[in-house]
Amino acid sequence: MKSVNNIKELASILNLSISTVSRVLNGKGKSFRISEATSKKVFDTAKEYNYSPNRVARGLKLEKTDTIGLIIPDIANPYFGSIAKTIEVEARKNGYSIILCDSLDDENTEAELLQLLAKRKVDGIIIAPTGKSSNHVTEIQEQGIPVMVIDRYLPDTNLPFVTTDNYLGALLATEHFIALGHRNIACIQGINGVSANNERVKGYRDALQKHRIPVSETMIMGTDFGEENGYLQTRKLLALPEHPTAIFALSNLISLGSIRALKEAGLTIPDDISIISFDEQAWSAFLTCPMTTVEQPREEIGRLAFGALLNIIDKVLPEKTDKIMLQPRLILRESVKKILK
Amino acid sequence: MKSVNNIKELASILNLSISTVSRVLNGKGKSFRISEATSKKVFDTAKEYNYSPNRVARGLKLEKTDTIGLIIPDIANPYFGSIAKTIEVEARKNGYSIILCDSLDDENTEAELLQLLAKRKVDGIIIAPTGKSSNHVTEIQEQGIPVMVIDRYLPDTNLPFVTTDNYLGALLATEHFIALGHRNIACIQGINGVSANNERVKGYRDALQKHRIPVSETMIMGTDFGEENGYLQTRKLLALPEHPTAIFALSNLISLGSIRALKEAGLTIPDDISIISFDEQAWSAFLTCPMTTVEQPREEIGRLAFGALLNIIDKVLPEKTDKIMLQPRLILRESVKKILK
DNA sequence: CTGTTAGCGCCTTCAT
DNA sequence: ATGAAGGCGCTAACAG
Repeated sequence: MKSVNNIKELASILNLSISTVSRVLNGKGKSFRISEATSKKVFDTAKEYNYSPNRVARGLKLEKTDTIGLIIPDIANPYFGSIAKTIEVEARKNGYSIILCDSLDDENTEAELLQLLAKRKVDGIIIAPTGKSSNHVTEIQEQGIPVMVIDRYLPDTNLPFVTTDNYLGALLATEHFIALGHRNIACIQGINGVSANNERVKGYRDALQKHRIPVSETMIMGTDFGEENGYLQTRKLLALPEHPTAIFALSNLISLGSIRALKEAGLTIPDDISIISFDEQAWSAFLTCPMTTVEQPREEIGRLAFGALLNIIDKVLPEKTDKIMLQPRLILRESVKKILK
Repeated sequence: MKSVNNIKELASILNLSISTVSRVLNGKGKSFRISEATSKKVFDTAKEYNYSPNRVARGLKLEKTDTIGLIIPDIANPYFGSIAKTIEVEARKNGYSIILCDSLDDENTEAELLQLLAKRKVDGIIIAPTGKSSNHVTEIQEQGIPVMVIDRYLPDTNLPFVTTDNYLGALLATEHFIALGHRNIACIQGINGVSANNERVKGYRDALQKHRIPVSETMIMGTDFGEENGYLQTRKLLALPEHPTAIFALSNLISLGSIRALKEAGLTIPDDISIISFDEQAWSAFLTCPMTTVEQPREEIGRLAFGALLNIIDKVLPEKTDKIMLQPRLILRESVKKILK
C-alpha cells in the first residue's frame, strides 16, 4: 500500500504548497477560499496515500497534544476500571487520548507521575490522589496544567473535584446498622488521611454519636483499600473476647477480605456477624450472603470529571472551580441481621 | 518556584552552549570529555530550575516517543484491568508510558484506534484484539510498528502473542463435569470468532467427543463476554423442557449473569445446576456457591507481553516471533455436583 | 486563492 | 572540551 509520511511529500505529489495542503486538511479550505477542486484532490490524495498528520509534530507546534493524563491508585480494582473506561470513551469522543498511570496508591510514585505527565505536555490531568499531602498536585496546576481530582478531594486546596458524598454514604450505612439494633460496629478503613476514607469514617462516627452510641477508637482500624487488609483486620476482630456484631468495610476489596476471614473462622453472615461494604460491584448480589452496599455513581464521576476538565482546557468557565459531590445510594440486601435489644 | 522550560534558556543561564547542556543531561558528559565541574553545574542548575526535557520535542527529533499503545476490549473488566496494571508498571520501569484505548470489543473502533496510535507515533502496541479479521493489525505492523497480541491470537497471521492455553482450560473444565457424571452440558460463549472463545469451545467439544458424548449445537450459545449475555442465555436454557445439568460459562461476567438468572428462577447451584466459569476472580470463592473456575495467569501475560515487545523494539531478538501459551489452572470448589448415573 | 518561511524544543553532525 | 547550525513535521504569520 502506497503511503506517505509527511505533508511535504504529499504536497509535492499534489504539486501544491505545504500550506495549502495543511489548510485543506485542517478544514480551513473555505476560509482561505481554496477551490473545491483543489480541496477534493487534497483529500482524495491524502486518503489514497493514507496520510494524516504526525501528532507529535503537531503537538510540538501547537503546544497542545490532545492528551490527558489519568492517574489512578489501582487500575485492577474494577471501581477504578469503570471510571477509567468512561473517561477514556468520553475523551476519545472529544479527540483526546489517555495516558494511563497507576500510582499504586503511593505518594512518591504519584509525584513522579505528575512530573512525567508535565514533561509529556498533557493538556490536562485527572487524578484520584493517593495522599494527604497535596503540594505536588497544586504545583502542577500552578505550572499551568489543568487538574481535575476524582473520587477523593484534596483538603486545603482549591482544586476542582468530582466525588461521591462519602460522608453521606457512611452515615446511611451506619444508621442502617443502628436501626437494626447494632451497637458494637467495627469500621475497617482504607488509607487513613485520604479524604474518601476520612469522610467515611466521619460519617460512621457521626452516625454513632447522633444515636448516643460511644465511639470506640479501637473499632476503627485498617491500613489500605486492599483485600488483605480486610482479611487481617477481621481476624483481629475475631480474636477479641467479644467481637462486634457488625463490620463496616470501606471498600469492595476490604469486604472481600473480611468475608474470607469470616469463612475461614466458620462464621456466617449475617447470623454471626453483619456487614456492609462501600462500593457496589457486579458480584455483590451473588455472594454467599447477598451484600448490602453503598453504591457510587462511577460512570457519572468519570463523565463529569472529563467534562469539567474539558471546560477548563477550553476556558469555557474562566475561573469557576467545580466541586461536585454526587449522591451515593444504599442498596439493601441480606448482610445485616436485625438484632434484639 | 523558579523554573525554566527549554534547554536554550537553561544554557544561557549557565553561559554554556545548548549542545553542552544537552550532552550532560543525556549522560554523555564523559564521552565528550566535559569537565566534572561543568557537568555538576549543569545538573545542579537543571534541578534548581526544575528543568527536564520536553518529551514531545524529544519524540519528534528522535523518532521515538517512549510510548506504548494498549488496546483493551473492556478495561472495566477486572481481568483486563489487572493485565493493564502489570503492563503499565512494567512499562514505567523501562521508561515507557501507556496510551490506553478501550475498543469496546468493536472492530471498527479497534481499527480507528490502531490508526490513531500510529499517528501518535507510539513505539509499539499491545492489543487484545476484538476480531476475527486481522488486516488492520497486520497493516500496522507492516508500517513498522511492533505489535504484540495478548489474551487472544490472530489466526492466519504471524503476529507474536501471549495467551492462556484456552483449549486446555476448557478441556480441563469440561472433563471435570464429565468426571462427576454430567452429560448434558451447556456452553455459554463470548464472541464467536475470537480465538480465546473458539479455542475454549473447541476444548469443550473435544472433551465431549473424547468421552463419546454427542455434541448438541444448540447447547453452544451466546454472543459476547458480558454479564447480560450470561443472563439471557441462561434464561433460554431454563425455558427448555429439560434443562442441562451443567453450564460452562466462558468468562467471569458471563457466569455472574448466569447466577443472576438462576437465582431469579429460584434455582440453586450446584443442586439444581452445576457451573464452571472461565477466569478466576477475587470474589469467585465467596459466591453463594463457591465457584469452580479456570484461572488464567494474568500478571504473567502482562509481564511477558511487555517484555517481548521491548525485545522487538530494541531489536534484541532480530526476527524471532514469540508465541507464548501459558498454562491455566482448574480451581476446584463447590459449584459442580456429583451426579448419579 | 496560494506560497515562503520562521520556529515549536530537541539532538547531533560538523567544525574548531 | 565546546559551539553553531540544521532539521525532525507541522502550523500560521506574512507576503503576495
